[in-house]
Amino acid sequence: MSKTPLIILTGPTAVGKTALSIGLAKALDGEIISADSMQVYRHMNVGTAKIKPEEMQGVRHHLIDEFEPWEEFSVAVFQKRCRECIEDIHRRGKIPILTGGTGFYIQSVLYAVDFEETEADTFYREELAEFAKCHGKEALHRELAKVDEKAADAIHPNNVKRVIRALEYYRQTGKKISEHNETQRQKHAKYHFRYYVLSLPRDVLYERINKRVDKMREEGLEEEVKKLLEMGCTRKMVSMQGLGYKEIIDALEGRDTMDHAYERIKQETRHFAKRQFTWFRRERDVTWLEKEKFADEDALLWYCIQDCMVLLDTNIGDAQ
RNA sequence: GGCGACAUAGCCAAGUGGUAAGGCGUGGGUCUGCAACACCCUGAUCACCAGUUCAAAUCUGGUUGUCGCCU
Repeated sequence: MSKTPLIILTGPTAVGKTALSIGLAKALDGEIISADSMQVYRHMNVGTAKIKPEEMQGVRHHLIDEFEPWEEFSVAVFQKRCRECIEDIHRRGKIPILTGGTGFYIQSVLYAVDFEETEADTFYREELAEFAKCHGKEALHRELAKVDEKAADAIHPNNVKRVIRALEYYRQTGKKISEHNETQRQKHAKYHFRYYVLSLPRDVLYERINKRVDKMREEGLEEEVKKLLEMGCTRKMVSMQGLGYKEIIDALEGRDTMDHAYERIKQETRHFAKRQFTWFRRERDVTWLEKEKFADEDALLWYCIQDCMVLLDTNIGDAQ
């Protein structure tokens, strides 16, 4: 039996994933699934640099505009929905193309990370957060060391969020998260895939980021954020913690000047891009596509199409 | 031309006699249910020269540079 084919197209923010994804989808008769933690939300368009309907050129997109900014969303939800999309697209004889910059989401789908069927225990999380506030981060970390020494070794005491999750995991399953992670790491991809990471030299990318943020300002990021606030969004929401949103909210509510807010957005987006590089560098099975090595966008697209054809042919071969 | 002030890492900046805080940036890294999140690591010998002193970024003299004021 042949595995389901899956094309993954990712890379740091502002590198040009969207443009390439459309070209690829048209050439391969594919459909795009967004692997982006912010573009899933409706009403968040300019700050997430979301593709506009007219830019889709008829290519069907999934997992964009699926949730309201105040709804709960997480990797686990993403994984479930994404799998459904992949199966559905495959069943209809089309090629699923997973595009987006959230490396964690891609990993969860590609390697079928097991999130178990337990619900997130918000109450317990808050309880632990409270404990950390009263007794200190170190104390909370010591609690983790008592039940899972390996996890405690791996997680820095200051990283309260991760310490809490490790404790939550132990409480819900009675198992150590360090062991769980270890087994999950051994997993192999269940898809017949190609994992492209698009890249550009750092200075070129940073320049593109700065320009893109300027463009967001022109396109009315402030208006968009105002509307979101009118709809009842607050800084506390995960969606409002997205790059560009929290900074503008700060400015609108008088904690920062608008000019400075935009400077922060640029700075933080550059930091984000750097973290994305770090993430993809350690992912196995990736194919780097260094844009600067291609004559132009068309050459890059042509190369990708050819390479994907090879992959898809092999898949047919497997089936025979 | 005269007077005055200042010269510490890419930037901002503590430190005024005992062998260089901190912040930002930069670079690297962690990440398996909030991931555009959260978190970790990362650098100088203090403009230059000479002197005082057991010991100087810190005191003295000179050189260079920057800034301000004056004519």
